[in-house]
Amino acid sequence: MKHLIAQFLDTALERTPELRSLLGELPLESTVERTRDAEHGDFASNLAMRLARPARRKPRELAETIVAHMPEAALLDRVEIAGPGFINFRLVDRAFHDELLAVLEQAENYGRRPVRETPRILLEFVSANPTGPLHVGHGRHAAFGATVGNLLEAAGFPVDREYYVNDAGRQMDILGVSVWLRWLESEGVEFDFPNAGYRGDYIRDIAADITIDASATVDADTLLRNVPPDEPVGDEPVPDEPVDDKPVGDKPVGDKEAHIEALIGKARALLGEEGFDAVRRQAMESIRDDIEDDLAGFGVHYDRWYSERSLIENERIDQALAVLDERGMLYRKDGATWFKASDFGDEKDRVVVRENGAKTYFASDIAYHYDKRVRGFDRLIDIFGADHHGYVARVKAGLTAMGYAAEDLEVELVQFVALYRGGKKLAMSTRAGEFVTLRQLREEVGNDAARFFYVMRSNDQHLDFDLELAKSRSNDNPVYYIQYAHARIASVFRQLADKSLTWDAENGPAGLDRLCEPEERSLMTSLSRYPEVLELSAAKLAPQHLVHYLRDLANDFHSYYNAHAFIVEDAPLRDARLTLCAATRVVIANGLGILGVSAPEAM
RNA sequence: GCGCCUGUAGCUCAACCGGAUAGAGCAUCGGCCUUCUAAGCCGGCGGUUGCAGGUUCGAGUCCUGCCGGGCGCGCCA
Repeated sequence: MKHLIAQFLDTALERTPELRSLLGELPLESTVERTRDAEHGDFASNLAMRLARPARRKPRELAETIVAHMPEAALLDRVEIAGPGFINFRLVDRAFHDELLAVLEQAENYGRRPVRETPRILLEFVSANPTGPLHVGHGRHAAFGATVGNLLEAAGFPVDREYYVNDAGRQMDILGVSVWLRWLESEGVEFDFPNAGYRGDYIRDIAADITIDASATVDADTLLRNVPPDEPVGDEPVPDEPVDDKPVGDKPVGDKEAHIEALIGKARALLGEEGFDAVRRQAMESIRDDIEDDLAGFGVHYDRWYSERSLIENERIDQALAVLDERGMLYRKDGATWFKASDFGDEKDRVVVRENGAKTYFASDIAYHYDKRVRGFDRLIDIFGADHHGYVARVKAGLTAMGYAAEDLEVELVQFVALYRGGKKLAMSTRAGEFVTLRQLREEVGNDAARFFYVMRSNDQHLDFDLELAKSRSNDNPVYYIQYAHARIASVFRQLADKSLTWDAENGPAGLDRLCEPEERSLMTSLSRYPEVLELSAAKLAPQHLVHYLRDLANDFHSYYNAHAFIVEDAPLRDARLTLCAATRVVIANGLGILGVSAPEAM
């Protein structure tokens, strides 16, 4: 509805060219905001205050000039100047009645913008390494990314969702050797599993599932011959993923990196390059399928699973490096090839090809983002963990060096998730016997609560996820609060049918004048805000605005519900109130839909 | 040391390119079910927006400095 107000202002400025010229590029709609206080009407514009300085006139005086030139409009009830120079607008009730009818007419499309062709957006999120199941941190990325995707789509943008599968590099070797070693164990070979390997139970499951040539078995002595000793990790909890290789104690007696490297060599020798690759690939695919299944169960879907290996196989990495080289952005030093990242805002130059000839992960990443642009995406959005923020500058540097704009890439950082159970922080380790996977979280609190809680806070805010709260079926729980409003409306319509009454929606347009209670006005006002909230959330990639809005909307509805009966004898009044209820149901369902949360008919 | 994020009510958080008296939930205190679901509603209490300056009609919001919290600074991925 903001655009209505902007139109009034526009007309007023048409009539005062001297003010119009001072406006510059400022969109009028951006001067309009919803009022916080009903005393100030429905909308307020700070236009006069914005123009005061360039006009060198007093804000209130300017406001008077603008108001004097305001058009007569049927939907405009009152225009007032208030405070330091705000222009306050109050619309007639009919403006809100019209909006109710628009909600019902557009139904599931209400709030959505028409589809446009550009910019084409590529949204990449989660992209967790396919070396184990997703944990609760990834869950936040998934919920946030999926919701942002929904918001962008609702805003009319063509958006592709992509998961970058890191199926290349050393971690795949470690995965492969971990599976092979678990398989050896199942064949009865006894040895200590390497500390740098993937130690989760899922590795055993994979080992049991895939086919490994029986001739690849060895006895423990052969396995460990010429293999340097492993590095003990003492009493520290054993992580289920390799961590950095800094020495744990003062005098490590072994080297876990050298240890596992030697084991990888053994696997290669025994299985053959092809055989080892088959193990790696089956293990990776098994995990990737599991991740895909987990996410699908969470209502998170992708248009594409993009393989890092494919970047190597289709020579995209070489192409990207060639582009950089042609532009003089690469140089050699100490046997390695470096990219002049520091010329483009990164803190230092970065290696893209190591001394041993291997391309770095960063080279893949540059190539991947290059590839995204080559594929025709204009706007790239990456959702990273906050611990990857060091990556932002260098990836942008890569794009800039290849001739693209740094602004083409937006990186949203998602801060960490801390799990709480009844106010007590959970240790996030498998050792502690507490769950860590997304799947376990979903099973415990349900998809709806998980999706909702994950996006309830701004992504750059640490998230405290309270399991007890998410599970509680009580008034403490904001998910149920909103869903309950929806279910209550559905229930009202069921009651109506039970009483053999019908809602004469056609009676609505004429009878909506009967909606004159303060709660009705308040609810209608909230409903009309929905398109603005969607737009804001999409523009800022900030789902939490929608969450807070839905909470407020549900509150308005519950207040209304408690204050007035809907199914009343007076048929025209009843129809009007039911029209308001029906519109509320539509908006709640649409909003929850964006969040990936269900809108139940009954609770 | 450098870089990014962050600091708002007892707790968890909002506050729409800077806007009017900084708002919610939880906790706490008190009211409302013979009437469409009490998973609800209404009200009370609760604030020097970390500190100090600056910018301006106006600062929680922007700038500078300091203090506290988180994360990151590999020829790993």
